[in-house]
Amino acid sequence: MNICSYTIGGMARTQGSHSDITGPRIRAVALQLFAQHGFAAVSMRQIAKEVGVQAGALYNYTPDKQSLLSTLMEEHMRDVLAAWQARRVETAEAGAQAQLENFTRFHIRFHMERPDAVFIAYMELRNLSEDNFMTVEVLRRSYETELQRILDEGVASGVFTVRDTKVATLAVIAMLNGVMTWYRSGGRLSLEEVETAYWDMVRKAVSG
Amino acid sequence: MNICSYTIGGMARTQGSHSDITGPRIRAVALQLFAQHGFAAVSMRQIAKEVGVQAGALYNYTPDKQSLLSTLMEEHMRDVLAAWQARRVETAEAGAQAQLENFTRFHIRFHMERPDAVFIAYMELRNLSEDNFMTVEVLRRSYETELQRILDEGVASGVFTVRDTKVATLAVIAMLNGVMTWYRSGGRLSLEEVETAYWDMVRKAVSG
DNA sequence: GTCTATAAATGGATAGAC
DNA sequence: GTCTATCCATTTATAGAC
Repeated sequence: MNICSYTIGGMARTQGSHSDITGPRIRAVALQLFAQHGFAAVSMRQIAKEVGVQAGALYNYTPDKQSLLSTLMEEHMRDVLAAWQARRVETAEAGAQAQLENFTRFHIRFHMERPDAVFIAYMELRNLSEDNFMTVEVLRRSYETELQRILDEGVASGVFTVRDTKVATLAVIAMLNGVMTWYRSGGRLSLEEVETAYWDMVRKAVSG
Repeated sequence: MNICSYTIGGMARTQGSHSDITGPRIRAVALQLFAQHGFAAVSMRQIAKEVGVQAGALYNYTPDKQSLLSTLMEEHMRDVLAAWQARRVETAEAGAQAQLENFTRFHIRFHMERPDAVFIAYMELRNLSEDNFMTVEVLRRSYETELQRILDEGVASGVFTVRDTKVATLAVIAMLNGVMTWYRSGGRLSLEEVETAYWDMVRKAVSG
């Protein structure tokens, strides 16, 4: 049972060998289940069932359950950083205000497109080993520093008035992250309107 | 073994009967452990060990593990509401700006004094049954409505300029909750300074 | 690479003695 | 009210066949 036989790239495979799709599929399923029920509440059997393999097969792709989690978190943090690096060039030559608007709109939109990954990255930190925690934490700090740099630049040029840019950085990110707890597409507001509403508050919060 | 015999209020007790202190102690321990490791990751045996009783004894105080969680969450939400009802009278006759400052400072201070309960109330909602979830959700909405009422009043009187008071309510609360993810007493800033820094941002964010 | 089978530990919850 | 003992389900992870 469960035997399939087909060819990929001229090489015959049997017994359900799907190395190229099973790996990503496991991560996608784990991401969704961890976000929905929490890391500790999801079993490897549950993941395997949703993927369509037996539990033992998962261990061809991850040494253990916790590595699966940390891989998801690290991948997400690297995705965020890479996406911002690509987007920040749009306002690299502009003033601090334009950079802040760019960051605000980027953050909301990017995070709304990956609610599961965001949820996990903020909720499951306590389930990481010390080493994995440090890795993720460094990546997060690196992202936060991007915002703080914009605020510092704005304060230096007199565009922003902020007592403490470190506190303001954390306050702004917390505010923006809050969108994910309530926004649902198809609701009263479009994502564009939400972006604008939050940008309006962020702009005023750091202004003079 | 583990037998103690003493008197409370003239009534002799044996075999480690501590009905009046074990209950609260179980809830205190569960609160701390759930906050630290997450509801699903904490076993009843772990709680019992920390309390100093055997696992079976816990079931004299809760019908099951989930009821223990929902009790903690409901108690917390009722505490928040009661504390705010007591504090809001200070600015009941004042303008919207003074009310908002009162709310902001109250929220930060009250929540910082109960980081475990706050953490659980926001992170473990998915582990509640549908009924218990609804109960907690209604209490939370009720608290959020307090802030929204202040914002509505300020917009009506022209003190505040906010596009959407519902969005602003959620944004402000998310921002204030963020304090708990980074603030540690004994750090660079006092709680008073943090209150003031956040109030500064909140005030500007809703201003014209 | 996946399967079946299983080891070894741990989970929530209950029964009955004291 | 607590303890000891236990039931039964479920867990992570591994071993070996195919």
